Amino acid sequence: MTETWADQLDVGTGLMQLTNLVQDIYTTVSDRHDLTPVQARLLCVLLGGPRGMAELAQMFGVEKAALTGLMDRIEKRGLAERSAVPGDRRALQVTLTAAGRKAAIAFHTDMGEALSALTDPISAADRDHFRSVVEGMVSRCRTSRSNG
Amino acid sequence: MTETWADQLDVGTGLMQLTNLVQDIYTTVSDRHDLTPVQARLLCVLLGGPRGMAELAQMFGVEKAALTGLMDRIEKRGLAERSAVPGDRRALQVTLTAAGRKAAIAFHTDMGEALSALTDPISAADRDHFRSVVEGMVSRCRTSRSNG
DNA sequence: TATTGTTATACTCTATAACTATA
DNA sequence: TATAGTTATAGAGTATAACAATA
Repeated sequence: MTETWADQLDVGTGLMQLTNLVQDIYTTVSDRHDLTPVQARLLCVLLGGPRGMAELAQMFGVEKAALTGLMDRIEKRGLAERSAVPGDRRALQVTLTAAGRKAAIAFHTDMGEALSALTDPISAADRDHFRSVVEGMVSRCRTSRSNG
Repeated sequence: MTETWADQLDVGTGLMQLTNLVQDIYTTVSDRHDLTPVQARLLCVLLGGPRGMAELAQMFGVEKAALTGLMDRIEKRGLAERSAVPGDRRALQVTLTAAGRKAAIAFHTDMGEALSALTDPISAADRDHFRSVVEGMVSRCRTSRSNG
C-alpha cells in the first residue's frame, strides 16, 4: 500500500536491467580504449599473470580454436604474446607485453571509475548491504557449479 | 574488524562478477532454446508488441543494417516477420509469428526460473532491499543518459 | 591414448558505405 | 533533404572437425 509499490518490478527484471546496464558500460569503455569487450577481458585476466591457452579457453567458456583466433588478433596488435613453457613442449604461455599491461591497467581504471559513477550515489550502508547480497549470489553460484 | 572484512571485494568487482554470472545464465538458457542471445532478446522485446526496424535498431544500439541481417535470420526461422505499415510506405513493422510468440514465452519463463534460482536463497528482506538499490541504479542511469 | 594447440570452414553479429524508395 | 530499409563488403567471435606434436 505504499506509494512505491506500484512501481516495483520483479527482482529478476531488475537483475536483467542491471546486467544490460553494466554490459553497455563495459562495451562503451572497451570502445574508448579501442578494444573489443572480449579483448578487454583477456587483457584484464592476464594482469593476474601468464596463462595457458587451454586455461584461458576454459575460463572464457570457449573452444581452444576460438582462443587461437583471439590471440592471433591480440598478438598482431602487440598487446600479448605466446611463449614456450619449459617442461611441456606442447603448451604455450600467454603474457602481456608492456603495451598490453599499460592498456589493461588503463582500461581497468576507466572501468572502475565508470562503475563508481553507478554506485557512488548509493549510501554507504545500502552499498555495503548490496555488496554482501551480490557476494552471496556469486559465491552460491560458484559452489553450485562445482558440485553439479 | 569483523571476520568478513578480509574477504570483502570492491563493489565494482562484485558488479562485474554478477554481470558475468547473469550473462552466462542468459547464454545458457538461450542455447537451451536454440537461440542466440540477441535473437532471444529480440523475441522478448517483440512480446511487448510490434516494432519498426529503426526503432529496434535504436533499442539494441546497433545500425539499421545489423537489424536487417538479424531479421533475415529470425524470419528464415519463422519466428517473426516484416509487414507493411499503413500510412508510411517506407516503414516495416516487425511482429512475432505464433511460433515466435511460443518460443519467446518459453524462453522468458525459463530465464525467469533461472534467475529465481539465483535470488530465491536470499531472505525476503534482503531481496527487497537489493531490488530497491538495483532500481535506483537503473533509474538514475536512465535519467543521466537522457539529460546528457 | 590423452592433451595442447593450430588450421580449415561456416555461421552469427556488427560496422561502414552506397543505394532505393518514400516523406 | 531527411528518413526507412536493403545490399555489399569486411572483420570479430564462435563452433566443429580434422590435424600435428608432445605427454
